[in-house]
Amino acid sequence: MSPTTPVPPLPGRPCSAAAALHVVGEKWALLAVREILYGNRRFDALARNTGAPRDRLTARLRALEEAGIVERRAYSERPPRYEYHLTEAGRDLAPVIRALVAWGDKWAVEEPPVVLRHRGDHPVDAVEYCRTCGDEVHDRDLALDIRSEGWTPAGRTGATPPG
Amino acid sequence: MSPTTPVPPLPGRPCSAAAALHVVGEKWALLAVREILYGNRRFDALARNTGAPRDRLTARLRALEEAGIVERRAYSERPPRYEYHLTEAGRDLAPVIRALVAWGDKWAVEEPPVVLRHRGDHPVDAVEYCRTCGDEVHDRDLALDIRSEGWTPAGRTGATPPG
DNA sequence: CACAGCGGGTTGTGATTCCAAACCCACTCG
DNA sequence: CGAGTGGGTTTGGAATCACAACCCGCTGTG
Repeated sequence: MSPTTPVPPLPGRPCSAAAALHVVGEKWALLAVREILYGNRRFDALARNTGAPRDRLTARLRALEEAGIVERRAYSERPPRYEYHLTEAGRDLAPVIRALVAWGDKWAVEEPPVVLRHRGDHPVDAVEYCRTCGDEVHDRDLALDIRSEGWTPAGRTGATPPG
Repeated sequence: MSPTTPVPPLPGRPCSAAAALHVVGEKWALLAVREILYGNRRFDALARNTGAPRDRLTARLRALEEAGIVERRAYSERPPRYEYHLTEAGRDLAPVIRALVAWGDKWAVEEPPVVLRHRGDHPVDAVEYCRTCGDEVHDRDLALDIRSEGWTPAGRTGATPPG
């Protein structure tokens, strides 16, 4: 279930968000994924639609490929030309992008420049539910269960645990 | 509803995700927000728990303050000392961080280092539902409704629209 | 008082990354 | 032949990042 390149030990609290950002947190990475989700697969389209400098885009796409998020497929040899497709891991980034869009719609723009329509019918208005209990998820109902030895919500406890 | 500093026109497709990333996309920004969400409000705790270099953390916190995501509250004068609190906009980043955690749990780590418990009871297992129609949100049911003049899913159309 | 320690930074010095623009190469089209 | 397109690479300079050292105002402690 993990991408090909595992995330090396990071500084700070062990956390999947940090691990995720290590992979997709560099500039332009998520915007490139967004464009591929929108159906744009070619370098030029990605460059134009994200606004990323071409060299940065090249670097990001290579890194995303190595991380198992995009796949490069040749659609022509001579000259060699590639399309960028998302892997399952890449498609799984859609909720992250939707969450960013939702936040941006509310806090960073005046009018949403893009609206997601649900079944061509109505603008999607997503809420999170807990599949286990069936109730809506509210921040106040969530508590941290930290599984990493030597860590608490407040930070790192004593020294290294007894070996 | 928008933060104090509006996002300037960005290159590329007008998109709330891009606008959001302009504000919280720099390194360490979201991890700092994560720590404040976890209840850590002091510089030292943020530095230790994120692993961010202190100068970078200072820069991020200032930028987040200016963007209206964190608030600095003095808890001592002489020497001046501050706690960092989230504004409503900051608290609204929780779903973004949860989405990153969910992705990281699945694709970037072996075992989740942190599990969110729902009502102290069970691990939260979030799914998105559409508040309007009550059905679960699947990517395949979503279509783009682009409101920006001169843009389509594939990219920018002709030139600037007639003024 | 001297000295240690902590919280919250600031400064200095390099290493990386980022950006814009230019360039290049293989091909296609007129 | 010349212009255009797709997919980059190169170049030179700006911004960001990282790590360590330093500083300042306090609070102990002896």
